Amino acid sequence: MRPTVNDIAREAGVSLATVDRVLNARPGVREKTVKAVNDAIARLGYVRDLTAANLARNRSYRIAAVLPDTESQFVQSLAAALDEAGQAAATSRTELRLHRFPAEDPHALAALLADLPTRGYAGVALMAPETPVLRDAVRGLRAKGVPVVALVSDLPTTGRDHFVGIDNRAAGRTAGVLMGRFLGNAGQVLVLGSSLLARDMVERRGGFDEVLLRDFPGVEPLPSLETHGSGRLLRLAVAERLANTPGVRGVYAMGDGHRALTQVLGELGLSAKLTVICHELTPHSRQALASGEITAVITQNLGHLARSTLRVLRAKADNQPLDEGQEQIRIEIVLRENLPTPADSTAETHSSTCQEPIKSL
Amino acid sequence: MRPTVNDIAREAGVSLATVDRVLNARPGVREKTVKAVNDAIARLGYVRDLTAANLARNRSYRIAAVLPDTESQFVQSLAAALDEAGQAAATSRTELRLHRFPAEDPHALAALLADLPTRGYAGVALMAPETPVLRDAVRGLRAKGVPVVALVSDLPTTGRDHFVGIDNRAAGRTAGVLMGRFLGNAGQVLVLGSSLLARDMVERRGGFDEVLLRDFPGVEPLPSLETHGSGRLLRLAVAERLANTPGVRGVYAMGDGHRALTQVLGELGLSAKLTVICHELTPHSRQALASGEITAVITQNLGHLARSTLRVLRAKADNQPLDEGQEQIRIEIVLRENLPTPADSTAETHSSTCQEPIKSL
DNA sequence: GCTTTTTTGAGGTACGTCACTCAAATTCGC
DNA sequence: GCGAATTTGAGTGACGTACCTCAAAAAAGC
Repeated sequence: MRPTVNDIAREAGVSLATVDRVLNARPGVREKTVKAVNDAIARLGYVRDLTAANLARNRSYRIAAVLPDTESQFVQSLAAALDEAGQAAATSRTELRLHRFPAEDPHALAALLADLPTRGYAGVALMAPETPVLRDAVRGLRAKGVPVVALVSDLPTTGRDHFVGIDNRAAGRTAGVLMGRFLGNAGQVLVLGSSLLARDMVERRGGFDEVLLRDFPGVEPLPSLETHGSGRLLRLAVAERLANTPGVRGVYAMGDGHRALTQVLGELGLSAKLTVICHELTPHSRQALASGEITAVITQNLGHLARSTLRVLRAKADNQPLDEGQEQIRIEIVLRENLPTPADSTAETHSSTCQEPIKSL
Repeated sequence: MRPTVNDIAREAGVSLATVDRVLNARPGVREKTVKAVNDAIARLGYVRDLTAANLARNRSYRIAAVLPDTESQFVQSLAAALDEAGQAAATSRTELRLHRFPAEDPHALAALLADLPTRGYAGVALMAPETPVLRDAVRGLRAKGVPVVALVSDLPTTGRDHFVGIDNRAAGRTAGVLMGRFLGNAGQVLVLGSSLLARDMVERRGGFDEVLLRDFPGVEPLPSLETHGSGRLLRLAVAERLANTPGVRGVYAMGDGHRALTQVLGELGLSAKLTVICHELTPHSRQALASGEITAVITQNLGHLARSTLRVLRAKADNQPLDEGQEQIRIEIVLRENLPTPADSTAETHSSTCQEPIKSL
């Protein structure tokens, strides 16, 4: 039988109340007594029953996820992944609510964030560009005791509690080494990014160039083209650049716009003729990978990302330590050959797992 | 607030006892009343609080993980990952016990398995070669109502409840496409496997050949060398084969023996001169990847594998549905550039995260 | 109608932990 | 060694569910 708090009390020769005070770090216990209790815990190998603890606390965690109202497939997939993780977490007294803000309006975002604490949120997950207004808003939240995690793109200057996402510089390096090897260390590479103001784009570019410079001197990355999330702009810029630089053998797409890219390459008769590496597995990039239009995708598992977000925020809300290992999001390389089946990536299917509540258990 | 059984009773206009009888399918309730209760459940969207239910039942999950007593780094890492997942799960009434069986003795394994149900196990996770004796043992377990999952290498003929691991054929295909592209579609490839009787080895080889045949006709994979887990054998075979076939530009190591491989390549002065692709991230393969002796590693996250194992077995023990998406283990490609930091891969460091039980809530 | 059976209600105890209260015991300052 | 402050003990009532008993109510059989 597993030891319980009562066993600890008996073993330590103190009362249940004292054990409870020690376990929950409540004040009013002498150092010596604390040690006696901890010794008993160690001797018996006591492990607190979290389910009973949560039940007794009857604590619930209301968490806000704040995303831009972009209609990009990536943001949509992320929203779906968060929603699904939220539903799964409902059984462990966690409630997740999605909020959107106008993508180009930092003040609207700040107003939204300022309003959250009054509505009883235990934590906030945020995907947004790093602006001065945002920095103040995040600091305001944290001053009120609401933990904040940055999602996908880090916000180091805001003092956020945690960053949930991949190391974008390492992701860029990974893209670089794949490009270098796939091209056999020769040729020019077109580089596309949505905006060079976004931190993740800058980091990816840095990592990409670092590897090419060091290990693949034969590959020449061209200056980044900014597409600002516009498919039309992307198509025009790519068509022009390709017309003027015949030595291009690869394309590195750091941001979104997979559909516009495959479209313009198709129109130019270049489908599957270039080595195309992009980021984020979405329905389009998946399909383009399967058809050979895209060679490799560097991605992060949005399901893991969403679950990690919830775990981290709950831990922060409780002042608990994190299991850093579990929270690290890996940089995944997806080729046609290891493309996970659609059912896998929870983010991309909206399967409303209509479960029978009665028979369950 | 989530509805509770009391809310159901009020909503349905019956007593708590009746709701309880309906929920737990106890006899003595009229059809009409059952319907009234179920309607109330549907109206309120009641979902049973499994943690409270388990608490009330005083139910806990004792799970056995059965591994060969091989001292290979992979099995050791796996054992460590399972152990760590077991410790983390201890907070949620789950207890994991590791068992080892003599690697070459299927009958000892069968005897071990036969003894488990009598010792109150709620589920078994098993990594073992697929023999007739094992098949019967697994069937015996399942007949006694003990769910069984296959670990790492599938056991389809045994009727196991689930397979936790990667699709090894797809993993072989992934190795194939990397090899083909890295070699620029030219050269011979040495293929090493521990035993061609193991299902995972056969599947990997199949996937590898499939891709080379279809997409990289310039690459010629040589017949597999069997190493039977012996480093000495591996070194001898590799040295001989390399001496006789000067066209070899790549090595595909499907099984273990990373250390022996890098050693013999070093002795032949071929370190970092060949494209070497192997499976499983272990301390050695990680180090060889960092030093450039190994080009790429196809791996699975053992931390995920271990946690998935526990989740699946618990779900099976409760007859609950699985979240297939969460349980699919991805095929990961690791290059030097996206090598996760050691702290990450819980499986690979034996950091006995001497955790303070007190503060850990 | 009556009895017999089936169905329902009311209530209790338990699971392991949390979060209190109030009084008693101990330690501390001086 | 006295009063004040601190520390400890004993106890209680949650949390949501399971599982039990006993009696009351309703339905069924005759």
